[in-house]
Amino acid sequence: MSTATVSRVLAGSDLVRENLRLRVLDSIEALGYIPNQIGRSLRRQTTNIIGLVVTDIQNPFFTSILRGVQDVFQEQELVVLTANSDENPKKEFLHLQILLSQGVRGLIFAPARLDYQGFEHLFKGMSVVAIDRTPLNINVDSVVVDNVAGAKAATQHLIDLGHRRIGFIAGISTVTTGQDRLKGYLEAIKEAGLPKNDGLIQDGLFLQQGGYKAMKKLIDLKVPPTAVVSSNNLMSLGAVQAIHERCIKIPDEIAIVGFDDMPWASFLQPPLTVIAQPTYEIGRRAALLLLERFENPEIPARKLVLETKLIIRASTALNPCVN
Amino acid sequence: MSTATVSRVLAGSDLVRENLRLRVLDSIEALGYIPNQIGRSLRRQTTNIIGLVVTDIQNPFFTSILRGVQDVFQEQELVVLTANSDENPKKEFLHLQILLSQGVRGLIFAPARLDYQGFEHLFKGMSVVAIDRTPLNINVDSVVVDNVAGAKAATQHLIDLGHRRIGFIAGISTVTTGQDRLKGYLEAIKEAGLPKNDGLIQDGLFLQQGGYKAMKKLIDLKVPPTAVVSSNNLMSLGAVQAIHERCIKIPDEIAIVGFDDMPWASFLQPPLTVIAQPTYEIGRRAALLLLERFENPEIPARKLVLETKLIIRASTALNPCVN
DNA sequence: CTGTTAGCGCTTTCAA
DNA sequence: TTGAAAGCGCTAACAG
Repeated sequence: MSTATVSRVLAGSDLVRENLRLRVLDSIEALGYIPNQIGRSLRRQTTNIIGLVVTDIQNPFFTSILRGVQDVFQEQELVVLTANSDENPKKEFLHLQILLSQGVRGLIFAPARLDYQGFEHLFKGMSVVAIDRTPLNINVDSVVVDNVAGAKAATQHLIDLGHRRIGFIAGISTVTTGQDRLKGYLEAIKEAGLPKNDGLIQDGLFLQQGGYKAMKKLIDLKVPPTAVVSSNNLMSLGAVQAIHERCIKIPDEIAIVGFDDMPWASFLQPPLTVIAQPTYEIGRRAALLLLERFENPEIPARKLVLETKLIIRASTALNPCVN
Repeated sequence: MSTATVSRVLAGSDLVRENLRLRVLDSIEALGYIPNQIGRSLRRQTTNIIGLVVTDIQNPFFTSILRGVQDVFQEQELVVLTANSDENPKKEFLHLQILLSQGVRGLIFAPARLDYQGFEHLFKGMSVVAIDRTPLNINVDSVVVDNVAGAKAATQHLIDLGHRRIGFIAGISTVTTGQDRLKGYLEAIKEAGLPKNDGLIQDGLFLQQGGYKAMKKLIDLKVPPTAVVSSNNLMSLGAVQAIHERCIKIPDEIAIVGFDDMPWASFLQPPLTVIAQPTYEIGRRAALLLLERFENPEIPARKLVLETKLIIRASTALNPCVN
């Protein structure tokens, strides 16, 4: 039999007579033949690989997104090639180039930079979905959450509990999540008629160590805040660490709301009140958007904005186990 | 100029005259040319992709390993294609096939099954390193930790603190980690002259929900244990969850030691005593082993056994913040 | 229905 | 020192 016939059988073509088809299948079985995707890709001028670039694969936020992405693509026999940019625009560019040279079918990425002017040609002809952050000056689909509303809700929750001095641990100011969450905080402060106080805003760079240092600075203020909003999960952990080190009581002496839930947020000391993001759903929707774009490359770029949710736990309320 | 010349320039061949070389480089720059890895791979009959199959990409144990793997390969311009087996041998087989058909240069995987008899031909001619667990009946390199010693040390620690009724939350009995950790527990029990009590051993399947259920069963025993060893990190979280729900005090009413550390283990309620595994190092060493095998495919299979470390925190000691 | 053939982009002889 | 040409494994167009 010819290679063409084998190819047809594997493609499920109905142009092959049944008994030959079976003979082909038998041989495949007997020889343990696995089709070479490289030859196929070269011929078809496309692969079954989806590129995914995240800024921190160790952050459960992104692993949960990854899971959502994989669950969708697995059914489509597409595999996911993951790369880490570590929030470094240069590293991101390198990884994008590598993935593109692998001939990825499509690309999902969490932008490590704000502005992609001059990068248009890099993405030329490629199906791309941005997640978590909105990239400027490239025309791609995106899936994000309403970060302004989320941070505002976090801050408002503390205001509702009677707090008047509320600290904020900011993320990276050069990406939209960092900017929008700060904006949400400021809006809530302003609407409540509280004065803006720059000393109450400390940078944490979206890192645990950053959150730790920022929290220390807040604690060491002449008049420390009675409550804090931390604008991502790793910084929340760092903040809690700093608070524990000083043996300060949460929420009695200081209350804290984190941005982004974690599977173990309930087991932290104390269980953490958070703004939860629909992480799995972000990944799933991004993957679906990509699949739609494969079908119809010409549709205009879409932007999906998902909602966040305030989950109140003991870090801003009484612990039910305490009597 | 010919494609051959371009290829030579990119390969750094010194057979190209300097001024032509510069002209090639200029054109590459001007056209934004990125070499097509697919054509290259087809010609070279190998890729620059490393396959990595883990059993749970959401478990920080594996993301830390992944980071170790990536850090090594990044310098070698090798990319990592990650797949999830979800502890499912069938899914594992599928993913191995997919990765192999992508023409991966080498393979690192955490075995989802115990015995790989009959799989020899699948790995034929492929450089493979097993991590975390030791696969039976295939001759591949592996990097594991001393699970028996680790579980024994965990149990011994509790015995040293005076505990006589020590529960054990077991993992999956069909992989070596599950078996060895149980073995270590039993050895410690035996050496201390404590009776073996099957009711004190509950299965948790390496899942958070499993740890939760197992812990509930232990709590509900007529005579509950005064201490528990949980044989992986997710089950530890589940166990802590179950304990909290009953408002039982750790470590006063029940002490707990987990297997495998987590970046946030110190911030849990209470901070968790654990047997830490050198996760990053497991990934790094596995990657290095693979690189060595690329260089020298004929060397006999090596098995690296790394050490675990007991980290004592408040779940088996007094909390320093309590007076 | 099935086989023959061209060519995807690259690297590596071989020839000049 | 450079170019021409073959061929990696596959699929799709074409021929039979």
